[in-house]
Amino acid sequence: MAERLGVSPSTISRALQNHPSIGKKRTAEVHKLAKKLGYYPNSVASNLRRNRTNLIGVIIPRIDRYFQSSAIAGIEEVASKAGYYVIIFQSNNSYEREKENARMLLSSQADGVIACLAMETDNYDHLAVFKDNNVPLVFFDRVCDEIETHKVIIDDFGAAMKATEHLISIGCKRIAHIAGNQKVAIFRDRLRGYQEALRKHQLEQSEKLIYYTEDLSRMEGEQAVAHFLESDAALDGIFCSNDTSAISAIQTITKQGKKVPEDIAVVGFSNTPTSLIVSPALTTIDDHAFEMGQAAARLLIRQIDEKQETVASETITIRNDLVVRESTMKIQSN
Amino acid sequence: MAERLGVSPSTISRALQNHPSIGKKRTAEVHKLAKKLGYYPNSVASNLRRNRTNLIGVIIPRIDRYFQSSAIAGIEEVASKAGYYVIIFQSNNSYEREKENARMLLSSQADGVIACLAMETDNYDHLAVFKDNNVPLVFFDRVCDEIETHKVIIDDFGAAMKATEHLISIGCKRIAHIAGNQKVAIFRDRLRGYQEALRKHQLEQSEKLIYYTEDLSRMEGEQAVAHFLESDAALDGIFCSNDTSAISAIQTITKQGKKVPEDIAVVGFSNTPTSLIVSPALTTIDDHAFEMGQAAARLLIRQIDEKQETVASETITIRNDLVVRESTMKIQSN
DNA sequence: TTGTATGCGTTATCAC
DNA sequence: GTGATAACGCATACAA
Repeated sequence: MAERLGVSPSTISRALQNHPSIGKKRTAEVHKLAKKLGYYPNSVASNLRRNRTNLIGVIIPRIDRYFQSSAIAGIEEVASKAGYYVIIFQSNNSYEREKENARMLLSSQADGVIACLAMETDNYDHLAVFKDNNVPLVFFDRVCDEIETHKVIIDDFGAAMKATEHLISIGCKRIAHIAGNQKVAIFRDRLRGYQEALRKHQLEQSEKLIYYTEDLSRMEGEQAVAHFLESDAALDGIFCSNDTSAISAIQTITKQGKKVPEDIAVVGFSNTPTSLIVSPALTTIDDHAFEMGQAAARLLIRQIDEKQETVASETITIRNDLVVRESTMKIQSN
Repeated sequence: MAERLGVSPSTISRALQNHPSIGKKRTAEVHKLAKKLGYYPNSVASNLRRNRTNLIGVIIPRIDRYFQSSAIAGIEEVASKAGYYVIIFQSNNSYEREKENARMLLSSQADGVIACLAMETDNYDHLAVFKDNNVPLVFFDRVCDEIETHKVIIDDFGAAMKATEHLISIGCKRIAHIAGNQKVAIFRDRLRGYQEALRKHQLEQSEKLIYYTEDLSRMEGEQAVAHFLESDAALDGIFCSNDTSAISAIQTITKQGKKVPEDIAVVGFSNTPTSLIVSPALTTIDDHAFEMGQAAARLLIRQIDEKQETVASETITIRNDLVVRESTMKIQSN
């Protein structure tokens, strides 16, 4: 420690954090010496003493998915501005990993946690623990009803309905759906939204028009289309629960000699950059991942700062927009 | 602390980490109580005492770029298997942010640092500090010669040459290049590789065939193509320093009524998933971002574990592959 | 305005 | 095998 200035450690400590009770001259002096000596405060010790780490833990399935990394970018932007670090734990959609992550996070004394649930997860005790230890917790996107805490979501039901109604509005009569893993609430909601739109407009509903996938992969998009085309479904529109499967669907349809959107119109979900690259460009729902991250971080930081036990759980619904592109731009037939 | 078992803290501590000198019965007992009490070790205190955090700091430009998030995924995979956490700092390509990040990282007592330099950075003192403090440092992708430390790179020069020679091999005679920011070494190397290929095969070189961009964005790809087509360049091939600009180039060329690859063949760089989505699919260099991350993490962890000051700096060159797709598949004209 | 003393929760060292 | 003790580096209550 830099006490070769002839002052006590406490003075140094106070000067370094610009404590008002220290003379300006002293303060400046100390800062200069610190720089010269290449002194960097040991935040581990500081954290221990203050019982605060300025660390926000994030538990997410995978960092190398566009939606997730955008959300993290949003979290990071808000967090770093507020003086927080972000530490990321990937669950790889595994329940065990997620449990392990939570354990580590609790040990690291993070000031708060933001989580997007793994696909597998259907027991939430490992996350309830945060509440028990008074660590603020915010869910985003893939939330669960079992834990009462703060949440940031979009209206998946409404968005899916909007997407499907858009297909209806351009004249589609037999609309199929490529559905995500039904263990996950958002994908259930999207399916429900699709169904509700059909019901409302009195279009045919049939299980033959729904293809259930494991994780909406490229390959599954291909399989879905193959399945639909082989069947007697005679579909003229598809609403897909994500962009990956939608893009794969477009490519497969085209490869089969059919035209998008003339023969079959396609709508995706998330507005990833890829939706601009596929030809025809993909109509999709913009779910504003970055904003979700921002909102989650803001909500969390507010909890941390207020640290009253009394704050009611808040659910923020982020706006979503239908972005119309070529994959649904056809001359209306009637 | 859980000493209501009637034993001392040290026994607890030892039992918790399965120290061999503790009776099996005791150990089991302690573990059970810990679970019942919902006890989580405070790793901040542990870190302070052990003078070790098991934290790996990563400084990168932006997390929401495919190359970066893949590399991070690779880092994370290796790190978490070895018992390390990964904490991410984004520089947003800003030198000032990067400096700030380094400062914070040093304070957080990270055991090691992996960095990919910001575009702006041309002074490296803020990173040299790690060496001064005996914190192992590994650069990847965007490295610098000024600091002697461990590095993970690809052979950008060779890869660019390979890409360009591929264009030559399919009969292209007037090959243009969309170049990245020349402040960054990898983009300079790719330009040099392109030039060397032309030289070797005695094709015309001209500044008119090179378009310099700021950050190889979509828009710049468009502008580059517009520029080339307006000029009297009469090009029949383009080597682009990344996939984004290449894809944008393909789309612009197509929009202008020319055909890819028949009129103009296109090669990109990085093999992002988007190269499969554009039509025609993009020929590109696979730079194995995930593997780069893995290699960087492995190299770093080895440094941390050995912690001998004597380890010579090592530079690992990751393989790269030309992935040939439709954007260069034309019937050879001669 | 500054110094002194104490403790944050853990673990390494030494003694038993 | 187990317990007592000190120390990691910093921040604060209190005294001066």
